[in-house]
Amino acid sequence: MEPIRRDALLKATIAEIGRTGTMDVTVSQIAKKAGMSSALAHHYFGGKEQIFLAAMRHTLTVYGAEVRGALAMAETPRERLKAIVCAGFSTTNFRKDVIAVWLNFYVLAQRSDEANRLLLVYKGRLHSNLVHALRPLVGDRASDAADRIGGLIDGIYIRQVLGATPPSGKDAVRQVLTAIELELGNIK
Amino acid sequence: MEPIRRDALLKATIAEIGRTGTMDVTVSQIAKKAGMSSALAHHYFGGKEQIFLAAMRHTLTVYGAEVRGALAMAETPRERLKAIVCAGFSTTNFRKDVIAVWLNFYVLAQRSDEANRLLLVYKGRLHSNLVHALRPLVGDRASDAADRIGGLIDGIYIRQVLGATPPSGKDAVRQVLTAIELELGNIK
DNA sequence: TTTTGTTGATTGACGAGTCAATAAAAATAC
DNA sequence: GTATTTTTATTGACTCGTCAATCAACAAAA
Repeated sequence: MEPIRRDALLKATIAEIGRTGTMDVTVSQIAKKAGMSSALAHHYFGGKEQIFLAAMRHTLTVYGAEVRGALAMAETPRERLKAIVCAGFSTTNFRKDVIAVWLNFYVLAQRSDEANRLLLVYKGRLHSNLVHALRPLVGDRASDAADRIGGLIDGIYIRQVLGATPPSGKDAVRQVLTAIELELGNIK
Repeated sequence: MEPIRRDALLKATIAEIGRTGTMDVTVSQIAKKAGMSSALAHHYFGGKEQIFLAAMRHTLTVYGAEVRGALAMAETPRERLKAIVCAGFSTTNFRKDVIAVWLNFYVLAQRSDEANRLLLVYKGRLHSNLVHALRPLVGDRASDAADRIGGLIDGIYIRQVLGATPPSGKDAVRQVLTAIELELGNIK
């Protein structure tokens, strides 16, 4: 039972944060959504903060897996770049609720060392993936360029919480790929 | 008295959000920091949400004024671009506490129409400022380019909540200016 | 019968918002 | 220039609700 319940709680946590946009969700709300009592949620996770951290780990794991999957298919540096970008803006990751979760994790990261650590791991992996793909194309400029691309990805991603229109992965990907082409010196 | 107290409350709100990293600050904490009772804070603002919205308006006003000031000095499109970027990463705006405030405003924008509206105004102004400066340099590509530059600014800005190192405006400006040069086709 | 799963009820803390009461200042009348 | 009324400034104490966390008790496997 334990693994099933834990999983249900993580999904419910993400759904509830997505629904309300905040981490001001009660354990009861989460537990109810996951089909159990709040006492059971406490029983399995110990406390609210730990539920959030687990949800964060889960989200990062899913994202990481998707990136790795896309990278495995790629053969050239260019394809690798495209894979990284597309994975980040895929329909799994680029939805209002998932974006809300990420945004709230940034907020949590200011308070919780563990959350901060997790986001730094994400940032580091993104950076190193980008550098790996960029190096053959731009040499020493790879690291700086990776920071720009990474920043752009995060910026475009976060900006989607604004306005009413549902996020368009296509536009986002197009914009980032254009920026990459600029980095590679292939436009103008 | 009223204007003095209101002002003190806004500053205290920003300081407290910066200190804790969250909007989970009590009205009492804010009022105490501003040197008055929580009852008085309620008296002048009506409620917590309204305090937050006023603090948000204040932050955006300060930022807007700084950008306008920098733009007034600029004579060429290039200088205008630099002015916009530098204002955003100035020592007034690019500090852990102010960044925390912005981040939390993004979170609030998901729930509150008014907060959403305010952030959209910011986004719109940034975009139009950038387009205005970019048009003479890149013509029709200006709008698309402005989205990329704007996204990069927001991304680099937000990323600073991570890690322990205090934000370096210099690095941030350098990165964005480099991206702009790439947009202008002056590198490689 | 021991371990695992599960909950309703409870506790204890905390916090937003209200209110009645008091003090001080400003306006008005005499 | 003083007496008065009205407005503004201010707070401590209180209410009411909410919520995280605990626990004792019960059910169901193992």
